[in-house]
Amino acid sequence: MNKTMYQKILDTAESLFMNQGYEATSTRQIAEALGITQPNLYYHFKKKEDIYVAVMHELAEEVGSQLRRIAKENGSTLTEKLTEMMVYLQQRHPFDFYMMMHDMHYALTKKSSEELYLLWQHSYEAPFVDVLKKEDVFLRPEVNVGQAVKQLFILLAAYLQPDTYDKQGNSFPAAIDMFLYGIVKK
Amino acid sequence: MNKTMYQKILDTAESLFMNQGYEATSTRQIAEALGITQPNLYYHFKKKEDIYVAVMHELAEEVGSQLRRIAKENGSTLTEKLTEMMVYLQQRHPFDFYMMMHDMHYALTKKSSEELYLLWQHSYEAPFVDVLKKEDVFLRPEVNVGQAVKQLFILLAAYLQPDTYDKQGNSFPAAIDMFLYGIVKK
DNA sequence: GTCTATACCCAGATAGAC
DNA sequence: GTCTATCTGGGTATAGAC
Repeated sequence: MNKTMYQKILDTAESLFMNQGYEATSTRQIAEALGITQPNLYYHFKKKEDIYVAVMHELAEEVGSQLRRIAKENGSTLTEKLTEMMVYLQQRHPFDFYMMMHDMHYALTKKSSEELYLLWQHSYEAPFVDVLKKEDVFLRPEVNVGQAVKQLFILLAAYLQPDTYDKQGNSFPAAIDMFLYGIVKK
Repeated sequence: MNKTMYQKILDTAESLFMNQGYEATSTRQIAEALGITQPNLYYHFKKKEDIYVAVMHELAEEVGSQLRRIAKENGSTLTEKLTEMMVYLQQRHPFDFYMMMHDMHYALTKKSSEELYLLWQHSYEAPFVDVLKKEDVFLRPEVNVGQAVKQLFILLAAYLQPDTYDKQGNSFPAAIDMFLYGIVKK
């Protein structure tokens, strides 16, 4: 039951990275939160970036399995299912999506960036693709499924964002309703 | 016709800030691009942040007036008008929206952040509000205008983003079509 | 394994000569 | 106004003792 130092580092780093982003979180800060010295981290990880990548792997595994579970549920409407997925993400993983994208593009090496992008597609995006591709969902003929999913995820990401936009009146169901049925009268 | 050094700094800084973001652009880099020394910048501006704020003001003025001009045009459909506005932004101001949000939230003082947010609302967001509020646009009764505009701007921002998402098949008109008419069959 | 000490780099900003 | 020289402080990472 005793956690290894390796695991403790991951847990602490996850919390800091998710709240502050990669660049804004220093190795000194991670060490201090753990009550160890900063060079000690370098016994367990070769580079700061390796900590980040490991954190993202652990997180993606958990989030991916939960989203897939919700996606497979029966008996709920499309709106309900999508709402449930968004609520889960907001509670378990209220990351700042803009920040994450920024980190992935500007703070990491190309290698890590590409690796994490694939991971993200599989764990975060794919479950939403599955939901929209269900046999009982009938799309307008003009609509391309792939692009629709991208569009949904864009919205999702923005609504997960802490406070870029003021949130008064911004509820998930209303956003999903607009996404599914549009905004103008037919 | 000779530009003042103050103006030259703004022009150079605009280009660097827009391409690299606030944090990734150093005062040394700005100075080098201008062929002057780094401390020289501090004769014209008190702080690095002041340069950024001045750049954003100048940019917002130009972008705002152009967007408003397009918004007022007659004789084009809603889809056409929105597309035109997005195309303008993409060409004149292909900023990385995620980066900009990141900078505003994590790299600037609260004062500057709030100032720029108001500026952004007025210059970038308001013209889109105007378009959706036109008398010949009929919204579904469930739809809240303010939230619809937020949603549109979220999409716009994402599609302006250089390459967070792979862009194959992602055209502005298709995105706007989904936004206006939704994705599922009625 | 964890520590102390430190190397190294790059940033923003200031002092003061010219 | 623009320069040289420099201060101060933050970051990642390494060497080597314990």
